[in-house]
Amino acid sequence: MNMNHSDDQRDQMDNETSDLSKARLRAWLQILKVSRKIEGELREKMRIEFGSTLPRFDVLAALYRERDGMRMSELSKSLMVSNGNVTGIVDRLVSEGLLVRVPVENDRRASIVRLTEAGEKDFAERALVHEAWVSELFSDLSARDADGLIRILRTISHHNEAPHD
Amino acid sequence: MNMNHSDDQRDQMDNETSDLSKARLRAWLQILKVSRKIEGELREKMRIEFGSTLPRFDVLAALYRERDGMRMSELSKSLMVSNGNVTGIVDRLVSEGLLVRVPVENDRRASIVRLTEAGEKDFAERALVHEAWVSELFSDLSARDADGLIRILRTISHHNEAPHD
DNA sequence: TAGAGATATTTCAAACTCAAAATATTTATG
DNA sequence: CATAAATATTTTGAGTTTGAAATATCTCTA
Repeated sequence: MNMNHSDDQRDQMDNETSDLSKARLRAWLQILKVSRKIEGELREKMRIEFGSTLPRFDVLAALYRERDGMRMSELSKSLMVSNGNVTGIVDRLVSEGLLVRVPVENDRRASIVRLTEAGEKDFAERALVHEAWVSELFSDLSARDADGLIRILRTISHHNEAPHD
Repeated sequence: MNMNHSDDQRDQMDNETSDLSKARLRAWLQILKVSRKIEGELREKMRIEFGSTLPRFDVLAALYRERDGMRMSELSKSLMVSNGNVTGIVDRLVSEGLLVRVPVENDRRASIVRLTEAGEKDFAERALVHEAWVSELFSDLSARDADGLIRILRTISHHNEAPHD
């Protein structure tokens, strides 16, 4: 049996399961905890202040960034939720008059979803309030820590990038 | 035009608020992105490998840490989900034979939920696999960054601790 | 001790979510 | 051109989630 350097593969693996992997698990549980807590706070504020929901806000936000509209598939990919999920939320937003579905030239399967004027106006106002809520909920987060947080989280999300495309 | 922003006191507050609050918003969106991505991966693995779901796993995990069982209200508080939500998940886990509801002495309103032997056994096995999945998904996260992440996230969750109690 | 208020849990309706199946349409292949 | 495969979306059924209302029980106080 061929054992080499002090940090050899076998020991490293064992340490990893007992130490590093536990640290990573703790990190994940902490991410989950914060994200649930913040989501809960924002959901409540959305409901009380806007009479709306987080998923609807997310859809509006995505479409506000893409003013020419997006296909349903682009929308669901960008929000990382299923296609069928987006269908229902868009349906409700359309019936509220905030979105429209526009047929796509040369492809009758697809449709583009876009903000209406009312949707644009509504979202523009709400986005500012939303940003203020988040800033308040994160008020103990310094600029330095915000950057550190983003950097670390990016290393995680890059590793889990969809392998295709 | 010769403007020096850092010397402009009137603008400083506005700039600071706007920059810092945007950084915090970006941090929040990144948390959301990672947590959705990881949750999606774990959900799929749970479904395929265990034929189960994330919420069920979360309930089992909470009860595995409290071997004497928890009240429904403690459970929902610990998982940060509504009471009614836990009822449904516990119902299913009871019907799968992994949990039991035990009446509470001197309080017929309440009941204690506990793992059955089967539930304990099942979870113990699955927890190891789950930890390995997380460690793999977080494999770009060094011990140092894991600690940094946890520290930063704790400052956020402490600020948003429930004010009551 | 009667009954008002508090507490623990469940039930309920609506919304969200997923994965898989169904539908409609387009593209590619023979 | 016919039609098989691919693509875009919706529908479906089951599960999760919420917030509010309902139910059951307990506690406190007059």
